Amino acid sequence: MRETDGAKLPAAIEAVWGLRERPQKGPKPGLSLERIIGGAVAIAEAEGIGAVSMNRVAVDLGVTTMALYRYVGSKDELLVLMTDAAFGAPPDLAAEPGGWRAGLTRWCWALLHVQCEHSWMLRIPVNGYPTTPNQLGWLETGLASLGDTPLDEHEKLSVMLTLSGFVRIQATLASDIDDYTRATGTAADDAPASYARVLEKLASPERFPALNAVIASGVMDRHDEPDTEFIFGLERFLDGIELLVREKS
Amino acid sequence: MRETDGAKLPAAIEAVWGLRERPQKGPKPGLSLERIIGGAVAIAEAEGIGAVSMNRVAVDLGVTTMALYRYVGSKDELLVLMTDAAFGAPPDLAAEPGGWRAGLTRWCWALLHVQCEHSWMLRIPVNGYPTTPNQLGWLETGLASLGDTPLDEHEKLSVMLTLSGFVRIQATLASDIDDYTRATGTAADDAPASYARVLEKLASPERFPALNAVIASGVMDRHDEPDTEFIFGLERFLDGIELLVREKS
DNA sequence: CTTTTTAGTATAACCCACATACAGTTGCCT
DNA sequence: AGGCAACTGTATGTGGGTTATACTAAAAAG
Repeated sequence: MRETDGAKLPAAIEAVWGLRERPQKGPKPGLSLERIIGGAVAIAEAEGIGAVSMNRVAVDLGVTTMALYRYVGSKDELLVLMTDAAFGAPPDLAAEPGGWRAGLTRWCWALLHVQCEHSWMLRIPVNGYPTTPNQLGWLETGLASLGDTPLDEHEKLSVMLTLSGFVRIQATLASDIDDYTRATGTAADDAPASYARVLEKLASPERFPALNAVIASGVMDRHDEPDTEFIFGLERFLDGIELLVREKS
Repeated sequence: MRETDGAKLPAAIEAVWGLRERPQKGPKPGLSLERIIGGAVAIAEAEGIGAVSMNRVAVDLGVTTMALYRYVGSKDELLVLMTDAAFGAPPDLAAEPGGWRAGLTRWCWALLHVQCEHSWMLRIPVNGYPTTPNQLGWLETGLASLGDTPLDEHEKLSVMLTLSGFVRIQATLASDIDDYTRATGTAADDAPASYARVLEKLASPERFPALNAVIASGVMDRHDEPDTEFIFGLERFLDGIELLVREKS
């Protein structure tokens, strides 16, 4: 032992950062971390995260289950790497014109799209701080687009964490609706309406007056743009940021 | 069959709403849905959600595993009911003075506290729309505190969904930090600092300039109030709502 | 007293993550 | 050359998980 590593990271995470030297000895590996991640992601895309088991991934790659553990410390580690792979490279916001608000707006939409496209990743619980290249890449571009503002570093970080949380919640909500419609067989557009019918049965007007007012207003029966909620929440939050930016200017 | 039920709900969910008639025949039940939920919650509180298995719950109640399935359709159903039980009754906001903003602030803090107190519920994925009594109760009181505002029903609902999502994310973040410190053995206060050390090693200044600026600023090394982030995000969002409210007045 | 409905049991099928021991392969060092 | 050391993938097994199915015993209804 030469020196302490400070805080230890899982070996596979260091591997995706390219911090891992190739061992010289031993037989040539027929497998690779990339192939494992790719195989696992393929299963998740096709059949959902529930279909991803170590055994299944191994069979698809033509190896035994335990072979995977030469590259990955645990299934949880693999899930983190799958998520990172699915995120992919962040969008290049510098190329686009417009101030910080336009940049962040684009950033949020891009994040929403990625998460909706690969909605299996929303079912993977967040394990803690981000430590993988693409995740940090997204954070980086978001922070960068706040570079011109008078916000201090702490505020910038808070903005990005709150925004990414907001987007994740919205994506999860959309994905839940998707599952719900798939499970009940209702058309996707009518999901809120059929939910409204359920609520009417459960929530008595005496105990739930405000909720009943919402139902009675019919907003859940009208089909509007699916992104209305997202836009509303996003604009409110950005308005709040803009207020602070102006105060500090 | 007499009539269609419209949308079908799991039997156990109807049971907690009190929509279930008692059957007359058969032996007297020694078990009850309440006891099962209570037992499961007790395990989760003491040892985390990972310790909750059908077998474990059954053993604690002195019955066999399969006995639980007379009351609960699946483990997922039980998890939903556990969550509802942990939420408990929503706070009474009408008792407090102040406008909608004070009410929502109190609502958010209360929600944060509940979720941090029973952080195991943050590890249970949200299954879709809320359908349980306490969850709808929280939504109800939140909506009610927006009653005086000129927002339309759709906007009110959007505000509440966004807010509850925001609080959940913040609570999850706090819980993740907790797990992280427990796992690495570092003091709770130094978790962000030790994370900063990891980032310094991974994120090169060339590729991650903005991120490095944050690290270099030392904001992650200073211990500040743990709720700073929460307050910041909350105030920004509420500022955004307030702007809209004034516009519509 | 018989029939019907229900509560809890017993058993087992099937899947899962992962530990451990092993066999075969490759390069390094002497 | 030859042995050592390191490494890759395999084989097998353990202990856990959810839940289907078939059952026994109990209670009420006719």
